[in-house]
Amino acid sequence: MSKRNAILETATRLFSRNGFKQTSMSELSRMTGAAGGTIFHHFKNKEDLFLNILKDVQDTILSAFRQHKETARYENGLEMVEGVVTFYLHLTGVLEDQFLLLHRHYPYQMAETNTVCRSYLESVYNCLLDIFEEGIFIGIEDGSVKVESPRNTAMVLFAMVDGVVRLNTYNLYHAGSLYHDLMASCRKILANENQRRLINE
Amino acid sequence: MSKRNAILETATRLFSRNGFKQTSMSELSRMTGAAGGTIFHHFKNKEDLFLNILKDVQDTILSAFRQHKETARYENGLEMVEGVVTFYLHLTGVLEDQFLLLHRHYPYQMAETNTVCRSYLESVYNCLLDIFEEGIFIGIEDGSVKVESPRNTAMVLFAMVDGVVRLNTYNLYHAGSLYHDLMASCRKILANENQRRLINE
DNA sequence: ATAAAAACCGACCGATCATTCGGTTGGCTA
DNA sequence: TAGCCAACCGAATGATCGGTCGGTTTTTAT
Repeated sequence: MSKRNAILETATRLFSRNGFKQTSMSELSRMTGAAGGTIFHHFKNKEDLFLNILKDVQDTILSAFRQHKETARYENGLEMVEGVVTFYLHLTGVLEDQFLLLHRHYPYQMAETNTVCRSYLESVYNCLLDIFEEGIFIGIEDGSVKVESPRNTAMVLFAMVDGVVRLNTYNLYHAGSLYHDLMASCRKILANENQRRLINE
Repeated sequence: MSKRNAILETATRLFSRNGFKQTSMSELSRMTGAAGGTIFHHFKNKEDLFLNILKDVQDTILSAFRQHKETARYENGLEMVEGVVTFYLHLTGVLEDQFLLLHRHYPYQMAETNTVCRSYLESVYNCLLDIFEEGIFIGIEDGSVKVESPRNTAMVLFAMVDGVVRLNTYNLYHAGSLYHDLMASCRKILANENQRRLINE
């Protein structure tokens, strides 16, 4: 692997697990085997390195959801949202470091002054919320979903799913066994009870 | 105000808004008017200062919920949980810095090696989950709530409410208008539909 | 084969960091 | 009034930090 990729990969792990400030360039140099000067040959400074990583995170997550949207097929809107939630939980496991980075405060602090950083974060969150919202819209049309405000419900839903992921990373509780209850809560928030009653009767 | 209290107060703000590592003792010294040596007279090192602050956070939050529990009265369990959620949202506004500190990664990282830190965090989360769970239990008894697992539902509920608070602090969206939809989602997750149908009929 | 370009190296730099320490102050007690 | 102790001060310290720079090696293009 090229030194540049090794630096990006290791820095992603260090930044997400230990934080931006807590990660030193000398530590990164030692772990990658790249000399100090090599890192600054590829990235003009520490912040630029961080931005490159954030861009990779954005690309990875966006393309993962794009692909999921193309391949997955669902019976109705409610099942689509459920499928997206399941896929999100799956992704947070596969791309653990990337999502951990998004759960840190540093990117959002940087986004307050750095518009590039802000655009990366916004496009990730817009992508996630849009795909939730789309499922809700479809569900309203086909009658499987009934909510007051699709966008706001998408945000609450996302907050819930992401909140459970965070609970897991904090290591205070074993939140891994929450999958069943999380999905049940999703259905209760979204499901059109009238339709369910019609089916049951 | 004593220098010690000024240090604690300012450090709480700096640690929560800028992070542990990003906060320098010289900055703290400058902002409080206390000499460098004075800080280390009251706290044996930076980590000890942080632990003192976390203890204050724990005391403040625990006593706030204890008082809320003693004064608030509700018709049934469902309304109690709704009241707790509303009070939680209220607290995150009043004690902004304290909750921001709990939303950072540093305390949880420190908790992995420092048992004192871990016990502070555990008692805060146990308190919050217990009060959610209690409302659910009461609601199951009086028929206003119907869920599969009270403890797990309490965790999902907490993850949702706390997730919305986080969305707010990230400043990417104006999540302040989410209150109505958040409460609606709470009710949908908890409410015993059979009872509601009985009342309607 | 050769020259230009890109990747890489590691010693070095100034700034900043948490922490120390010898000394001063001011209020309380005996 | 004498003596004590906690509160307070700020210059000094050694370690570590992000970043630079002149030079060497490797890759690429002709």
